[in-house]
Amino acid sequence: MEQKTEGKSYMKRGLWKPEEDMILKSYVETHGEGNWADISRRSGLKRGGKSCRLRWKNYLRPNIKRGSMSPQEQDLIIRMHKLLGNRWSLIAGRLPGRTDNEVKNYWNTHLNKKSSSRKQNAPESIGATNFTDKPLMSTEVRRSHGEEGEREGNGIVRNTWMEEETNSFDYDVRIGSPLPLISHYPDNTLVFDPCFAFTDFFPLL
DNA sequence: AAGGTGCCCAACCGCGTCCTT
DNA sequence: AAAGGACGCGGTTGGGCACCT
Repeated sequence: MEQKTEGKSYMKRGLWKPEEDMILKSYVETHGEGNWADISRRSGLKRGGKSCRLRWKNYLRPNIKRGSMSPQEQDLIIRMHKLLGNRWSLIAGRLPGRTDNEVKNYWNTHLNKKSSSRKQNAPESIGATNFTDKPLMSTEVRRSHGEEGEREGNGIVRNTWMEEETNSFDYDVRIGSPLPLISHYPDNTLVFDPCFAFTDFFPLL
């Protein structure tokens, strides 16, 4: 199936074939990320730049972790979603190897139901206070704190503020008191450390 | 075995923001 | 300062698959 998109030529759509993956992968590995419109033109793929970018980011990029989410990852997603709302890229940034698309899909198919049933079962818990409806961080705050990350010389974007070490307590602005949300796991693989959010969201406090 | 249904997830779309000229 | 292109994000769609009848 081909369709005219991006006002240029007839672009292929739908699922990627292994041949296309190979072409895109080798091209990006040779020439680097960025300039996606150029990549789609020069690589010979009849795909839009957006499509190439998405395919690379969500599937072909090195260190992509595939397969089911571990309980630790599930827990982290739930907690982060409570804090940030549908800020999938931020949540994914805390899950090494996971993409925003994957986290979003996982939430919508698995955790959304789980979370809403949890609310029903525990009406007096924190989860019942409608946290998931609104993100706690405005667009302005996000931008001013470099949500998009820093562009390095090669065009690769890196989230620096997400990597900062912070204290170990959570804070909910609607309640106004710290919440003990830290989790320790025996293997230390994932420890929820939500306070980056507090310090980065409210640096003036 | 065949058709219907629901679920999962890859991919697309629209929009906002950033960057360059 | 304005315009246009590039990029990133979140919401939505639809194809493929598994399960059920």
